Amino acid sequence: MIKEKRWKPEFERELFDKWIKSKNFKFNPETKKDIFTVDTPPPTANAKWHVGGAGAYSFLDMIARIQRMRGFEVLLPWCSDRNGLPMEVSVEKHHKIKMHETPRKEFIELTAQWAEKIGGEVTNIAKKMGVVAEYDGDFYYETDKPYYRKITQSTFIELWNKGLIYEDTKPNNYCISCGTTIADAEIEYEDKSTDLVYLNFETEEGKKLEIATTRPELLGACAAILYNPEDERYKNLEGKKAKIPLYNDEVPILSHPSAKQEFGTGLMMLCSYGDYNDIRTIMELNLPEKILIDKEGNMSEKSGKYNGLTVLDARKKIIEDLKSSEFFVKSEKINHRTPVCWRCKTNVEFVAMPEYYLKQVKFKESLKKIVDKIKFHPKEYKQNLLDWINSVSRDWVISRRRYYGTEIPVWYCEGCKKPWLPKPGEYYQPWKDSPPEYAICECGSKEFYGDERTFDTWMDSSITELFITGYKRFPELFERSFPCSLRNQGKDIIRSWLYYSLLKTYQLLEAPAFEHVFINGHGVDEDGKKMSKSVGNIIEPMPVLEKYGADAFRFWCASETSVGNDFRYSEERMDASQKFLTKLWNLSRFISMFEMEGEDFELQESDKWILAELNRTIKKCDEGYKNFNFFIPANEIKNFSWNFFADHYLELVKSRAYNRDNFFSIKEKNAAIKTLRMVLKKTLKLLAPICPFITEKIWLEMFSKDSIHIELFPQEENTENSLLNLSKDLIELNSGIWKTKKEKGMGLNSEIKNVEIPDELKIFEKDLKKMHNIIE
RNA sequence: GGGCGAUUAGCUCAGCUGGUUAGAGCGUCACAUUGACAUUGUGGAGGUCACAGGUUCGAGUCCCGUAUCGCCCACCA
Repeated sequence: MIKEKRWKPEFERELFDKWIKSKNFKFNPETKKDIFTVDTPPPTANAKWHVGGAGAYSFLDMIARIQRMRGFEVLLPWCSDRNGLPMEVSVEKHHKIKMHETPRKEFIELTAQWAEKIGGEVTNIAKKMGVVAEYDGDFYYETDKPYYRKITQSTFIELWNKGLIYEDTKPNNYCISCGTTIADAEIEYEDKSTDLVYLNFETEEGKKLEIATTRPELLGACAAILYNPEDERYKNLEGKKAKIPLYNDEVPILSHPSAKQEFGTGLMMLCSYGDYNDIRTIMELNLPEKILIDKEGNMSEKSGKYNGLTVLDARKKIIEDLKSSEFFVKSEKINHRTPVCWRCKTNVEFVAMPEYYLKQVKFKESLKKIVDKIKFHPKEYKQNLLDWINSVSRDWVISRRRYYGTEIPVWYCEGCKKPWLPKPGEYYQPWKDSPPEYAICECGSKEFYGDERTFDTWMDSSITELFITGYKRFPELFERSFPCSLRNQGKDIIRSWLYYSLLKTYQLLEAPAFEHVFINGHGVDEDGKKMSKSVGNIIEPMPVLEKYGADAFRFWCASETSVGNDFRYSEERMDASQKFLTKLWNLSRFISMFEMEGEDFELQESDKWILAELNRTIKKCDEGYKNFNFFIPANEIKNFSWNFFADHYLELVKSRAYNRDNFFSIKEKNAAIKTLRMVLKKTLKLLAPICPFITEKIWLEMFSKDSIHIELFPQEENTENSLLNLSKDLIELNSGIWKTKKEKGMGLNSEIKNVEIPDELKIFEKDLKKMHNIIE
């Protein structure tokens, strides 16, 4: 019998400790069961979760638990992403230093220390939420550790050996603030207001040509003037030359479809490099490039008097200069979709640096076929990924000019400069170490110098599913567990984490990386706005968890919104979750008061009715869980246990269970108690993945010494489903009698006469009479 | 410009392959209730299911537009 009058979140801690100590939830690679692997998204060490972010991780735990109940050996790894830009940026901020001005070794040490210091917060939240994952052992990993980085490097070496890597110096996205080239997937677009400046260029004959540009500071880098081939206004200019304002250089006037007639004056200034289109067109037309912006993002000597200014300052200055010149016509404010670095939101420039590239353009079609083999939840996001794949138009730049990342494992011959790669399987740091002893260049030389660059963080992140399934670590396990069963992630990193994982896995293994991809929405605040630091509307999970407990929080996550939608935080709905737990607790407490007298029982029609309702609920929950849709089971269970089981069945058989006046036989009484307990037992199992604590607590009090979480999911059974047709009538009859009593000012337990029980409900007559105290 | 999704009670959302008077939670109003329920129960009010057409015996549910919002993609300098 349950003694505690109320479910208290404080019970959770003890239960969690027990789970962690138990062997039941630790992944056993030697298992005979089928393996289900979950690719936990590695939280960045400096991550701050809001309730939405935390909620996403509680889903992982729900998935792990339901799959265990389905008989799988489940691997839910735990991990921390500590590589690359996010960490470095946070160290630069904290220590108020610049990475490129700090000795590499010192910077690396600071970053490693920083990662240790701040790493634990999200893990504490996960534990508080009841997430039982691999917090230690072979399936706990940190992406900056040698055991992880060496796998990243191995994949690089293998891809190199397949001929998929090359080095090239071509203009690419360059973040001035981060001091490195970045990939297309690391670019975001922001609408920024900017000046569209109209200027007069001049033809050789002195004829004025009005041209609009948003990048006047690049006048000196102008390579040509373009007009659209269809544009009648400018056809006469073909082959002529134009003189650039302020710089006086002459450039050709050419026709090209990338110039749009409708924009500005229809004449376009082509510079190296104002945007990605400029890059493509200049390469296509084989025009000379003039680079006016240096690596620090300042104007170079070639820009003349603007040398040393930042891009934005140079723009201001040159607009002033133009305004006081004869060339200026007018300027207007326009909204310009500006590419910015997704980490630091700095405007991206286009600079040519020698970088390593991984081929991806030629894999687009194969990848689309691979995507077809993966099940998406919800399926809409598949299109999202396909859109991105379709938009890929150049290879992935994978080298970064940063310090705290996985080193590119390449040395170069001092003599002939040829690159040399070591064998895969070790962790290499070419910037400080000599190559292995067996290193020898094709030319016979043994003198090498190391590459100083690191990888794009996504090179590390895109192998998480390989790492956890045991790639290059546990060959037998890998054989059994690849492809990874499930990737769960946010929609904002479809183009990066998901795409790159699929790309690399396909290149290495020619197989899809995952069976299922589960995309969850963003956390939004009560007004539906995305939670973000800058808006200041972050709701932290810890206080919420302290107040309501993990189960209420998890139930809220599950019941709040359907798969893939954003979920918004609401205090009211958290209260509602908590009320449901209270209801469940009291329901259980009540049922726990009854004991059967002996073993004999004889099920009555009302018992069979609730069993049929239970069966229907099991079926619905099963369908929801199969699709990793927790919204369905959460709401079905709540509806069933509250509106059917507690409100109607329990009321119906209460008297029979007490049987104080021996109105019923022992067998009839026992049947009520038996049914109450059986329905509760299965309901608890249904709810266990979503609310692991309260179900466990009740389970241990009432049904078993062993955890509910090692039970199998309830099976559907043969029940008398024709009884389901009576549910509506039964509920209406009860409501009607309650209503009548209410209207007459009677207590619910007072006697009532002249109640006509409809024929089809006569089978419940005995229970009904007792329930409503109906007398003849 | 293209794609995807959304638009259902005051608020947040369910409504699968079209079928009788459109649902839930919260809120609101009224009443009842002290032995499972720091509450619960019952009842009421509240919706021309974004707008305009079409298919059909019959449409939130299918088709075609339009509008608004959100997200993704795209070479508007």
